[in-house]
Amino acid sequence: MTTSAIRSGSLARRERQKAETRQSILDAARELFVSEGVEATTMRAIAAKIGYTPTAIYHHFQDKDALLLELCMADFSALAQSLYKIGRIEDPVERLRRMGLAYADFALANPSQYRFMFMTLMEHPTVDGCGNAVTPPDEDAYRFLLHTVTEGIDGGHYRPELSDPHELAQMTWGGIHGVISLWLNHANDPKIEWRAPRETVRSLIDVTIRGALRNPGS
Amino acid sequence: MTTSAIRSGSLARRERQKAETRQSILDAARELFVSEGVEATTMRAIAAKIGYTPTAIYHHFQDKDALLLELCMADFSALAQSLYKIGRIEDPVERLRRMGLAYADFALANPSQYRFMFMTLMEHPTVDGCGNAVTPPDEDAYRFLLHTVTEGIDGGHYRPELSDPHELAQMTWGGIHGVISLWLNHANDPKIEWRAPRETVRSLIDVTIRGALRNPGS
DNA sequence: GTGAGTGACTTGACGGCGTTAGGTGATTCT
DNA sequence: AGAATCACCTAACGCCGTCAAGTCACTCAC
Repeated sequence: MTTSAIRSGSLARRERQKAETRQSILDAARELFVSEGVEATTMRAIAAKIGYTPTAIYHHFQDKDALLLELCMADFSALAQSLYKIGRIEDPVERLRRMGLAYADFALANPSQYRFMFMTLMEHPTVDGCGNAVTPPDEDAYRFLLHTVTEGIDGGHYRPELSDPHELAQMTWGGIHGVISLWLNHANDPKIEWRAPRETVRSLIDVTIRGALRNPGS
Repeated sequence: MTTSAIRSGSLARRERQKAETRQSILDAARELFVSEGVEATTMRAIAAKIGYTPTAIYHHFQDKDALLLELCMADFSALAQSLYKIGRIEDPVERLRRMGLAYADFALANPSQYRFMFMTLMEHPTVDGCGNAVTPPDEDAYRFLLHTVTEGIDGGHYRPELSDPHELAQMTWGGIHGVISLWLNHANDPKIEWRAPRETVRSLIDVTIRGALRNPGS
């Protein structure tokens, strides 16, 4: 980027520098947020990490919530992305199984992000600086799950009493989420012999799908 | 309480008064904690509610965490209590189903308590004022679940690959917990058509049990 | 009865938090 | 060269959890 201002106007450079600062704030915030946790990460610590004053952050983000919301939305996109990769599988039941595993893998690979995305109380709707409603793209992932479940229902794969796609989607999503969030929050509890959450999720998916199928294969 | 000191020694009365103050702190804390949330409840607010100074609380509890931990432990007992009532059912599979529903009912009837008990990061082991390890009696409920699951395994009710009681317990617990915690945290999200969590839990239990059984009944 | 002792509770403060009003100074435009 | 912009800083506000030191009603031994 040494040849940055080849022919860009000064104004463009300034905008780019501002964008770089903004990104460095996001990077520092993400790193601290991942390593220290959301609550324990202070605006002062974020600012110190990039050599700025805490108030500088407020020229780029409305407040701490807005900063974390932006990180969160990027994570929602990443999650949706990793689920879309599964989308090419033809059989909606097998696709559901793979989506569940991919979801669990994402959560276990990014536990702090996952905690912030799904394990903190979200007040909807959130509004951005201009007063516009900000809708995190979690709907993308949910709609994708809903689509997969609906295909399975329409294809007659599931038992007749499981005709509500929302209920079926929330069952599967909730089940996986529960195993993972329980483990993330209580894995340190020595009173419980925790099993590896990925294996538990895999078993839960297998059991749930078999129990939901109209004609279980085996 | 006007006839309080009928014949009790002065020392006894003082102890009783201290216990009463302590209990009033617990009551006020519980009420605020339920209505305002854990994070939003301040020591100053708790103290103001009962007409004391914030520092007075520190003569009865080590810190805010200790105060909330005590409330939490009472809730764990209440949960274990409501699960014990199910204990008389003979069939371990049916008992598991009923325990799951009772667990969900408890969580939905006491959402704030549930949030604190299972949806906040717990650092174990916690220590009390004397440096002794405090183990919340959640192990009671978990051991009860484990016992029920083990009975089902030993009785040959479940499929052979589901031979690990811990895994099976964590699957069922996690599944129910997930549906409920997801709903508690995101029910306000207008982008998702949430179904009544109790019905979703019921369906999930039915599906999970059917998928786990060696010989599904229907 | 009285003086010492106890202990529940208060006063006043500390450091840290998120956040803000107002200033500063380099950069950019005219 | 002068004016304007704006990214960033200084200093502070009102919260928070917590604590050291004091107060003072009550209890008890003599």
